[in-house]
Amino acid sequence: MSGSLTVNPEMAERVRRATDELEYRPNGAAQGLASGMHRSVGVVLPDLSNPYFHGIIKATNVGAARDRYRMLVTEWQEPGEELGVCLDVLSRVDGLLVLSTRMETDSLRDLAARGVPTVLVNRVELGVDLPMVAVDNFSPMLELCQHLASLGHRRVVYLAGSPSAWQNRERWKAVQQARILGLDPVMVASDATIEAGYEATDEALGHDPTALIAFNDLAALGAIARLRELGLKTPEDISVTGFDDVALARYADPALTTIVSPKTALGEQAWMMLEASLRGERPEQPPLLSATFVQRASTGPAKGSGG
Amino acid sequence: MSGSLTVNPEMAERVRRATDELEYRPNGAAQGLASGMHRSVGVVLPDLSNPYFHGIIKATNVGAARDRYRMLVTEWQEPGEELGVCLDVLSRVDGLLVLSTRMETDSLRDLAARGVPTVLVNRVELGVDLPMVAVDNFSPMLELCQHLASLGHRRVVYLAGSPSAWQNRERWKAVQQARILGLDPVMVASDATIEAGYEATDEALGHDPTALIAFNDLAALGAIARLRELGLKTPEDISVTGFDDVALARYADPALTTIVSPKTALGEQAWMMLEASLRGERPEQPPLLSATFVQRASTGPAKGSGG
DNA sequence: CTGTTAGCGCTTTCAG
DNA sequence: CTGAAAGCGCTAACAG
Repeated sequence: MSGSLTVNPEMAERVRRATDELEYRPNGAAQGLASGMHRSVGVVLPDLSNPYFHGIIKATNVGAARDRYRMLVTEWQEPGEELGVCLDVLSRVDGLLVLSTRMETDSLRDLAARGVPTVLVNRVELGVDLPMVAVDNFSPMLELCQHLASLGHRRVVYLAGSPSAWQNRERWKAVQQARILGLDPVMVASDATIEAGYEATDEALGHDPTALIAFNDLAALGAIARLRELGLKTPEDISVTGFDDVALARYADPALTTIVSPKTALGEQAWMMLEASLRGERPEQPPLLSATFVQRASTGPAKGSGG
Repeated sequence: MSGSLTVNPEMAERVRRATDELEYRPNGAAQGLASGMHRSVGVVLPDLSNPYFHGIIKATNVGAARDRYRMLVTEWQEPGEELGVCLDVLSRVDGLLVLSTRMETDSLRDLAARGVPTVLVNRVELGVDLPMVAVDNFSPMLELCQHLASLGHRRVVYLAGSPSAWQNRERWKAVQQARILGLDPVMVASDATIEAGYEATDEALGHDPTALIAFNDLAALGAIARLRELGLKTPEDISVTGFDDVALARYADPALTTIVSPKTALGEQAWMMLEASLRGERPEQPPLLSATFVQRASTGPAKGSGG
């Protein structure tokens, strides 16, 4: 027996030695089946290669390890596959962390209805009865816009992320709100990758902006690369901003003006909530985590505004 | 019943309808236990946040999905924990992909002895009876050194990766070999991250080099950032090279001279071998995959050599 | 405090 | 071709 205190110590020792000698390892699948506890949780996400996720799940993993849970991450590939992946993974784990910001709402409802411990990360979905933890995208983006406005920017283009992503909607809402600060924003389709930022830049320039507000750091980096190719200097000719503050942001040239997303706090918070659900408690819904604006070198006075 | 052809089609249809209505989902753990097949494989790696892994496991994942296998990835945290993680994961999967370039050889032997389908990625370990797939680090690194030598470089410093990593040993061997080309290399401890490259740069400069050969792209990017801070221009004042060709390398300023590692081919190859092991075949050992040197903008003539 | 027994949810095998 | 029965490797809930 492993763990119980209601047992003869001598016997326990004898057993321990035997298992050691035979290199016995309990079979996880069988343990899980018999006890209904797998002592592991699953993480489901759309893209393993997005560095933004790394900080989050790393923090989650240390939390899980502390509580002796294993963390298994899976990436889904085809749109529509999400729910299937979740359900499938669910029979091997006790709970789920869903980082999939563009999973269908109905699928989320389905998960909620199943009553399996699940927490939603970085997605706020009213009408879905699931604990969620997310960072505030709106306020810091507005702050960023304010910064741009104070530098004299007016015509700006927003390089959008995935239209179905909650975060994208939040950020774009903030940018639009910034009309009140004098900004005149246009949205150009792009995505959360370097390549997408690079490729969307030409269309963005068609709107003759003085600043590019990229969905995230990666897109911003791609845009800066394209601008450089076109002979435009950042920030002298055009300012560029990011979002997330990935590791590279501060080391890029120019260092990115961006928003520092509390990835570690997010991952820890996510674990705490999941762990509570695992214990059968209903975790209380925390407020949005706040992210902070940081000015670095990729933004400057708007060109032609007498800055 | 699901699959068999020896069954009344009408009956099958009736069953299908019933399962659909009840939203029946077979329990993976139970299936695995009963049949000994989990239809899933595990990936074990030391650091989820290293972008180099992403391309590899992405390719592996599409292979796995094609063959209707699920891929579960786990990161281990504490050194020494590797084997335990592998063994634990093993009771939920049918095979393992080990990307852990610094796992102890004994642990590898243990895995091999268990006879579980396992393939080693990017690590060549003679004396361990496990199929492995890796890319050739030596030849392209030598080619890179040749490039540097032809530019007039002589005093170079190698910003090392983890000493226990196979890849680090291979790359350093090549750099040392390049003495024959006239290079005079010194090794400075660093690591495979931006931060480590940044931090090792000051010590590297103590050796008065004309070029920095970084263990990988990330370290190179970090070094370039530090050099810029110190007022040194790349490549005018000092050349810097990377390794891997991560997405960012070509978009950085200056674009990185580096080595393009065939990440997709590696991931695909790894899957093919694992799949063969899963079928009970012994996959034949493929040769090292080759990586190609690519010159971009971060290298130039050695300063002071009359280039 | 021990030893035994009945399942967890499925697959497989073996008689009908 | 179908139905019933026997486990996969473990844990839990019992009687001894």
